[in-house]
Amino acid sequence: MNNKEKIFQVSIELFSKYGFDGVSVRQIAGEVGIKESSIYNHYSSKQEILNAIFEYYIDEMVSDEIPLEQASLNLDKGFDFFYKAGSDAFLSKLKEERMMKITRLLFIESYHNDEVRDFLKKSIIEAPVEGWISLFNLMKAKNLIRKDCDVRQLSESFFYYGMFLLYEHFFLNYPEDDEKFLEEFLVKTERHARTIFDSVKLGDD
Amino acid sequence: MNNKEKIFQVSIELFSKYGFDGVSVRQIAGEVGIKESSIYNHYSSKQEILNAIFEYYIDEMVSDEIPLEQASLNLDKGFDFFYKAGSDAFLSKLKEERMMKITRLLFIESYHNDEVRDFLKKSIIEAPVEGWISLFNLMKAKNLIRKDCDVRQLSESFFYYGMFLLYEHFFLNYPEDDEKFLEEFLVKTERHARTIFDSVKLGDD
DNA sequence: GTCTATACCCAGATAGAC
DNA sequence: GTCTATCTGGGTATAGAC
Repeated sequence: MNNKEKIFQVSIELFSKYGFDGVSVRQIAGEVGIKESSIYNHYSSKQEILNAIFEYYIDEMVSDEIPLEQASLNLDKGFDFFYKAGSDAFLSKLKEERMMKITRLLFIESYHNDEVRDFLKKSIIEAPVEGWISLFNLMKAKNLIRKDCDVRQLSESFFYYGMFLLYEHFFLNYPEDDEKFLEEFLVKTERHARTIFDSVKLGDD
Repeated sequence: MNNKEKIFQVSIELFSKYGFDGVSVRQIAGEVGIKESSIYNHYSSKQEILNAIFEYYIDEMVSDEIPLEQASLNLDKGFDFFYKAGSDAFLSKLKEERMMKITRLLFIESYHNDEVRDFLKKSIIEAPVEGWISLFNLMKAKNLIRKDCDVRQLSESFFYYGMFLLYEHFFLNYPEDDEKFLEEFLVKTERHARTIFDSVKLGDD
């Protein structure tokens, strides 16, 4: 690993622990094992390091799209199968240690970084909600749920629960038991999905 | 308003906008109209100002308890009445402008202030969840909901939705339309409550 | 209680030798 | 590409006159 990569890696480590403002360039240089002036041969400023980290994160995450056709097929195999497939796709990316750390950073830095906040709002919140809206509409068409229910409310009711678990973990409990969190996350969101689904489902009751 | 009160008020204003680290003692002094050295006649350090703000907030908030007996009576008058009464109690304190600002501060500072984080976890999250657990147990006893449902999961499924709305507003959208947010918060959480309730209720269907 | 003046520290960043 | 040395500016906080 060359020094540029080391700087990148160490910065993820430190920023996710102490926040951007809580880490100095000297500290990063110290961990890497070079002098702080040498940092500037690789990145033009401290801010540039942060930008590079989030660019990396966004690149990794957006490659992780939800194909609606596939979801529709999964849905035909039953709710359990459908839900498991969907959450596995999302969690596979997240569970890499590096991605966990940047996710923490995303949460704690979003309030004073406009770009980061926009990414969080659009790609992590709005886009998935829209995806769920499509799916609930699909479920209406397949006569799996009641025709009269509000799909947007349903999507939010469903999705925001998991989002709060993420916030709670990354912001309030981090880094206690990342592994355990991911396991519990899966169990809890599945139970929650069932609760929501039960309130609108048609058929056997 | 004397200068100590001015310092207190101005600090709430600035900290909630820019975060604790984003505000200097010079800036506070400038807004108050005194020199920074004069601050130290009233507060021994910048940190002390923050502590005073959160002490004030906690005092105001804990006076706002949920009496289970009253909730039980409200429940007998129907779910709508019951829910409205409960959410009104919570929102009445929150909707004061000053409390809104400190709530924002609570959210953004909780990740690097142990005391604040503990308060958020215990008083804002855990205590209400326990309260809802008691209530759902009560609803079981009154035969309003199914005996076999998991009350903790139900409480979290119910409560975390609202918590995420709060996070979203205070952390990501603040301070856009505080008034509008509170209105929408009421509507959305009520619809959500109905969704959750529908999944477990007994009786007319 | 507020002021001027200043101490002291640490931050991000740059210049130029090697 | 890394170093030493240094600049510049901002931060919190204190001493002591008024």
